[in-house]
Amino acid sequence: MGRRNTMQKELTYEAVMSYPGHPSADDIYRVISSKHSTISKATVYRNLAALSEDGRIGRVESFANGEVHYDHRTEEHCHGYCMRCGRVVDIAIPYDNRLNIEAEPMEDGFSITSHKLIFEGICNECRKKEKENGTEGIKD
Amino acid sequence: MGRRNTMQKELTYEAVMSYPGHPSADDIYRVISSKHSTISKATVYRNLAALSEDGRIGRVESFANGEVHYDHRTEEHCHGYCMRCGRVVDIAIPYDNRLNIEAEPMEDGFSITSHKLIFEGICNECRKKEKENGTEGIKD
DNA sequence: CTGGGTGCAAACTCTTTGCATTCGG
DNA sequence: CCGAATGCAAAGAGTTTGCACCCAG
Repeated sequence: MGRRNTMQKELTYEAVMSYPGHPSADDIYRVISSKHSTISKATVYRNLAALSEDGRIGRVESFANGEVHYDHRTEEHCHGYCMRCGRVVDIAIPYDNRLNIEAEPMEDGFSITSHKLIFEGICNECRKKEKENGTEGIKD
Repeated sequence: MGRRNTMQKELTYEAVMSYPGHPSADDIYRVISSKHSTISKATVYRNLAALSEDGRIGRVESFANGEVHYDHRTEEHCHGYCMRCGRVVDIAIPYDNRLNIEAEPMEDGFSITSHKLIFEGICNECRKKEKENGTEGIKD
């Protein structure tokens, strides 16, 4: 009934833990397949799902493109999404867990179990690029 | 250069305005095509994008499945996402726009332009269903 | 042994795009 | 008129699934 430990799962885990930032499933797939070319993308997806269900890695979703990202940090924290390049960064904001409004149903009967605070903006790298290109102001 | 007013765009607008709740693009497509069977799904997508860009309708995204929902309300407000059925509901929470932390770059250089506060939970209808089925507690 | 895991390809969902045609301003 | 908008179908991106085979416990 339990989970098995396979080499593929360990490779997936190690890839997430050593990846700087917040890799997508495809990022992880590329890292692993560069050394272990026979691994299947489906296996990576399945293992990422299993590992995050088991709490061994973090799962970060709900960005503009619907992509799911993974995280070597498993504790709750806020993320920022770069509107230019799609990069996901950690945001060190103390507000998040102050919103202690879970549990009681709202006026319309909606029962909140969790919340996410997501920031959107421009990451450092993209801001640098914009300065270099002299396109500081309005742009898209 | 400007936008044109077509019948399809008005149909799309009317469908969003008269739809109770937060329809997906496909919800809107189904409503319109039931009376106007020749409309194309691509046209609905294009018009929903144009209408929300023009601020005539609201756009609500960042939910678990990556689906985009539309909204007849255009002012900023919080949404709740039902983990059971995917329904999106309005959440009347005063916290959201109190988070006045835009504009200044963070310690790592990330420059925040906006944020979203998203709630997850169980909607009223799904809670009722669970009670009827006697499956109150742990489940999934 | 046995059923959870794997690899492959095909399927799926939501959305976008190319292109010829239509039509609003 | 002329370019924005349409309809259609095909392509995309990201993810999931069916199935036969494999291997960890």
